[in-house]
Amino acid sequence: MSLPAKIIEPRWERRKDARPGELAAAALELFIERGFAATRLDDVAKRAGVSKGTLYLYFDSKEDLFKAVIREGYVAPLAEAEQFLATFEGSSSDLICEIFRRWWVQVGATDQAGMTKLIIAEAGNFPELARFYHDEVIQRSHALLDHAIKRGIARGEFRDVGHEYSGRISCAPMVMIMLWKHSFAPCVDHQIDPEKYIATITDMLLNGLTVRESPRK
Amino acid sequence: MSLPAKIIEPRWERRKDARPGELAAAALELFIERGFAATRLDDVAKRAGVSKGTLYLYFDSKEDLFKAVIREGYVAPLAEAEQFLATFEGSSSDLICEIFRRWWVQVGATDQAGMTKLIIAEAGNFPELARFYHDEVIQRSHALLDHAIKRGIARGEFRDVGHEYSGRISCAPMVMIMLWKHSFAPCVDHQIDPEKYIATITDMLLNGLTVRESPRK
DNA sequence: TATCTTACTGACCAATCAGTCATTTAATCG
DNA sequence: CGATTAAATGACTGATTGGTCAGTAAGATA
Repeated sequence: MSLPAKIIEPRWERRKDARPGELAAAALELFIERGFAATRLDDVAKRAGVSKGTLYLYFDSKEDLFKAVIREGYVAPLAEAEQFLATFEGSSSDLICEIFRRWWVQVGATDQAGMTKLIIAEAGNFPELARFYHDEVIQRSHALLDHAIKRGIARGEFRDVGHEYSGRISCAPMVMIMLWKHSFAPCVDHQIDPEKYIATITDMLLNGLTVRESPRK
Repeated sequence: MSLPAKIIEPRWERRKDARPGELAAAALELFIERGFAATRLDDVAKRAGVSKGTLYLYFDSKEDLFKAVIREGYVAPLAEAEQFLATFEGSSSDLICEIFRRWWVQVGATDQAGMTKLIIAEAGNFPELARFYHDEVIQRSHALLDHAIKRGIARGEFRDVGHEYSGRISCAPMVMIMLWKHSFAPCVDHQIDPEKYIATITDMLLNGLTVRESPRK
């Protein structure tokens, strides 16, 4: 009783090029979900559809994998945003609205948003990586907003708020919503509507709480 | 050659009452510094000046210790702040300034600030604790600011920003500086001056970026 | 001072998990 | 097709660490 034409599919395929990316993506998910120390490499490998041995073909150690995940993630969005800022022509209010909008679409709404939480959580164990992330991502984000605000001041659109912390403070609500998504959001019923949240940020940031002499609408 | 009058101090003392608190304090420090998984119970015991066995006299397991630390540590100042809000008589601008000032002194500048980082980092592994902290601390903090803003609106001092996210957004910069203190701050040269930072928050929050019709000063 | 209670110790055990490597097998080449 | 290459496997190990418990000594009691 033979089984004719029975096609035996291979137990695994050779996909040298795709493996590192898939492993890094799986690692990112698990690191964000559980933290670095609590993530098992067996689980990372399983989620990427390979064995742990394969993981070690592409990464030297768990820490090396962690670094690769970080480095791969800090990518393009910031550079693009900086380019966008440099060439923007409209009002500074619109510029800031647009920066937040893009921030959300390109980073906040993606898995990448969890990276911030991950770094903050592991900063104590990996100070050199924290510094790297700080210099390459945080610092540049603050500088970006700072620059946009300075532009507004130069054009007579914005008040001259002290420029030392204004970028940082502007970023805070956006960072918080990213952290939220990867911490409390899954445990709590209440959902945040990103669009409405971001609209409120820009309104508050631009117009402040205090009533104006000639209230607009 | 005898050593007369040599007082042999005891290798350890019985301090049944003090141990749990000292162990919890040591655990809090290490959890904040390294995270839950990366913290070794031997280190907790050593920092508390006892052996690991003693730790197990007072706590059933590592997880039990963690839960005790969280539950014991969640902040009391909130109740005071709520009381303060309820009885405050001055302008709503002053109220908000004062809330931030007190927030920093009573929480931000203390070890308690690290708790937020810890909870955010471990929310994935301890969802029920995250929910507890959310309900008892986060939610109430947002509500506090929300209430202050509503007061301002009711008194005609503030614009009617949508009340859904305004409390949350107002809190964000304060939460960020607390997280900062326990993540990037130790790895980076640049120091934040809390007083100046908070002054900038209140200025931006109250007055916004946009220039006013009749600019003040 | 002798006796008793119990807070505390630290050596130990068992489970977990990062990292290794001899073996297997998919894919390529002549 | 058979020979060759190297991608992938998974059983194994050594180190780490959560958790246990028999023994020790602080300090109370009489």
